[in-house]
Amino acid sequence: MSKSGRPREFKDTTVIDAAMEVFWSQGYEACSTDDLCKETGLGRGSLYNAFGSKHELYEQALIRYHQVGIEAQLDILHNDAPVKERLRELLEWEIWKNSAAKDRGCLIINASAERGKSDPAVEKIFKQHLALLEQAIEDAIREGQSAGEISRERETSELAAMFLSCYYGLRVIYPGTMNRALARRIIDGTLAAML
Amino acid sequence: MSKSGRPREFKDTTVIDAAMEVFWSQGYEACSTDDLCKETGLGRGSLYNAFGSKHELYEQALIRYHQVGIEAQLDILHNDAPVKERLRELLEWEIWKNSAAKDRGCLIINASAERGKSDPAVEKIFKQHLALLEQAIEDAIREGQSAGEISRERETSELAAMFLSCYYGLRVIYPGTMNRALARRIIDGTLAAML
DNA sequence: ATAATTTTGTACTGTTTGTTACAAAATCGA
DNA sequence: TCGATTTTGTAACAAACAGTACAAAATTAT
Repeated sequence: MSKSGRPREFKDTTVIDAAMEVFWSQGYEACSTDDLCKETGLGRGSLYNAFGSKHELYEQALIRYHQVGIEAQLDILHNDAPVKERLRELLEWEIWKNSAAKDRGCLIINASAERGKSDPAVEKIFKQHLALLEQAIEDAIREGQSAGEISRERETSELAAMFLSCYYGLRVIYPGTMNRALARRIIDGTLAAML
Repeated sequence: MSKSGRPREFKDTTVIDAAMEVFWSQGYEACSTDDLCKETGLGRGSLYNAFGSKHELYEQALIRYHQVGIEAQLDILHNDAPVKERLRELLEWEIWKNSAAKDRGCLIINASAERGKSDPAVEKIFKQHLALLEQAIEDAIREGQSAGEISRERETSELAAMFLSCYYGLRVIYPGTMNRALARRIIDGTLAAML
């Protein structure tokens, strides 16, 4: 393993996190490589040497956002609280808790809306994120049905799909309006719909 | 009223429709004024003389999309079919019927995701569109409750909020994945949730 | 006809874009 | 200490950007 050469003056993950913030706040097209240099603290030389291009850095930022986010959401869904409380916590997570997210929405959803049709990397991450979430929600709901917390008369996969869609809708509607009362109604209405 | 001068060689609405297509397919930042000239058929002179700036044309396109879209959706909700069928039709509208929309999603949602935090015009239209839709959905659900089609035990506004969120979620998830089976589950699950 | 007015097409403006070139700086193995 | 190797900062790049200037063209009113 080669070891020579001048050592890097930064940690990759900190730079990716900083870049993530920029893409999250401005979107892909609206942010310039200058913005990225300023916010990451790197010069153009370092940035291009380490990441290759604006788009590759974008991909890394999306992947990191996906990984961190999925872990947090699965943690909530794998709680030991009653299933319905876990589901409520999930709905409330990005809205009240995660102050980084609440007014800018979900980076992956934003990315899909801005570039989903033309950027295969975005499409892939969006699908992956969604599929993992759907599976975990379905598992939780099945558990809730077994425990008698959630209606047994409706199909698990249908309940999961409905909940997932409400969740994604909320993550578009709340950042778009910042209407807390509406968000409250959505959350309560969604949970009530599980019986 | 003044009437002199060389007459315009285009109809405003046709140009706005063409511009709408461009913004819809590419997003605001990703499309150039050159793209707009090409797709509308106007030269730069005409375009800037008639619309002032890229952003003003964008606003007009959003407003037009909003008006046309709201009308179509309210038409569905004011049907004479049973309420549940109207709601199903609404959910299915952009997904199966409206071939212009199905793979690129809703322009207003996309605009909100791309520019909602930094563009007051986008924010305003998003809120307006959503509020009109929410009201119409709530009215329809109340009607359904009176007719005994929809559960009377749940609050109308909560049911409406839940439905609205499912609807918006679907309009993000389907274009992002093009997964028909999942869309089917979301639609069926959402309608089943109204009892 | 001609003056007034508006639209149209084209050439042009100064910036900003993403990316590259490259020399100086900092490390390692010899 | 001396190459070898990698990172860093700066300068530069052509292309693309949104917007403007302006003269030619097309109309109406007189």
